[in-house]
Amino acid sequence: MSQEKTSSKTTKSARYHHGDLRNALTHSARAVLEKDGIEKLSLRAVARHAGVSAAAPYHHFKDKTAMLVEVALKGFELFIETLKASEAEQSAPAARRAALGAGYVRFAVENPALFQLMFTENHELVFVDDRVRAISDQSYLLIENATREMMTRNGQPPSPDLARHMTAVSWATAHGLAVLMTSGTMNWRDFGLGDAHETAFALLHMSGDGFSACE
Amino acid sequence: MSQEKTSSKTTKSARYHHGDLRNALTHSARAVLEKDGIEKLSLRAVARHAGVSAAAPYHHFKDKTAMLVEVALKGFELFIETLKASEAEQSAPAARRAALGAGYVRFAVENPALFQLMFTENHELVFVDDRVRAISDQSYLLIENATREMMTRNGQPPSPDLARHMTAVSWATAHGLAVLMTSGTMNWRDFGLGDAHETAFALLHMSGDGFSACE
DNA sequence: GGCAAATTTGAACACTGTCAAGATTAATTT
DNA sequence: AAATTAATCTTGACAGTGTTCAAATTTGCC
Repeated sequence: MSQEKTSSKTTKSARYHHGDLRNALTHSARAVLEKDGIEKLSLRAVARHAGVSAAAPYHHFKDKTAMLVEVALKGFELFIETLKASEAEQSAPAARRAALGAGYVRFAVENPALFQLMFTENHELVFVDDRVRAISDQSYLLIENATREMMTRNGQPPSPDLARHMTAVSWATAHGLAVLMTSGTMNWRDFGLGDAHETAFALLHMSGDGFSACE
Repeated sequence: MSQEKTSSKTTKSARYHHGDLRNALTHSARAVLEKDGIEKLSLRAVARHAGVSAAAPYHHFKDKTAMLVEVALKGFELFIETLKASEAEQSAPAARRAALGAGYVRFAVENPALFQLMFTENHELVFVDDRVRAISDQSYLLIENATREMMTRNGQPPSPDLARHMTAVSWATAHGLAVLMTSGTMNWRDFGLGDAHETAFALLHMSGDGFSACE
């Protein structure tokens, strides 16, 4: 039906057994996701985009979810890169924690559909595959470290319990900002704090200072 | 939460004009939502539950989304009630703000599918219907007031800008906790702070004190 | 070359949201 | 009261989805 312009990637894909369909499918899924959003991301649409029949993916993935897990895993790698890069822009502990959260928001803003797939997709993916849980834990550790270092006073780190509790707060605030800002629910543009990244940084920095303005 | 009139339950549909189908449908939607979760909430399943054909709802709602808007509106009413009740359990401003956020989490824990429908449902509902936006703003004002009163020192309220910024933080933290705790992503049970409501209260109270532990 | 294993396909099934035409009932007018 | 109009509900259909399965292809291996 459709044309077979196999100039997509590897040269050995001139055969019509499509050498590397598994990879091609995750790439197509990513493409469909960015172009049409998560609600249009159907298995059939992905197969169509890869120029293959609707049943073909089932020889490489158990079901649709297993395929999305692969996309989510790639997403988490990019997510962690973004977090690290954003955190590295600052040096002071408090600023590093705020920057980490701002990176959280930046990723969500720059890859809204992917973010949705990774987090708000009925939390299916995390439970279905241990690798997702593992790499998700990895990003959690970034937040925990940044929070702990921020709380360290005079070389004294906080108690493990307090560190975990505050990490939960850091995580929840960053995640909440990411969700509410990307979904259009929060009118953050009225804040006069710049773009999404800058706004998140400013807000997280304030929240680190606490509401008491104790300085 | 059972219906009052139109008590044609066990026997098949006696009347063929079902007096009050519009209301029956939103109630059925709520029932299906709580029993089978949001992914099984199809228009046809709701019609089935109401004992009516698949096309019948279209005489009362423009489409599936319009029907879910009605359910979401009822959800927001309950949401606001829960917020107010939880806030009223405390008297000190800082505690009231934390309790408000804890109510946010309590609602999400007690009505996970409804919460999902109201917030993470592709933010469609908020944009499709102004009433959803209006009642959503109403809950925002609760958070803003609680945050402002918490920030008031010596009778001096904070600047409007600062109040809005901190409200965003309060909202984001509560929302993030609600999402992460109900989705099973955050291991809050390891915190040793009690049930979900108590855990949220404790975390929000800490976050109000700030990370600097400045007292 | 021949053969078995790995891919890919087409057709089918049970779903979904939605719509157009009739059938049926309630409301309104005469 | 009857007749006509408006509102409601059903049937049947269309396009789309995830998934399975037997058949058709292509590959790698002997």
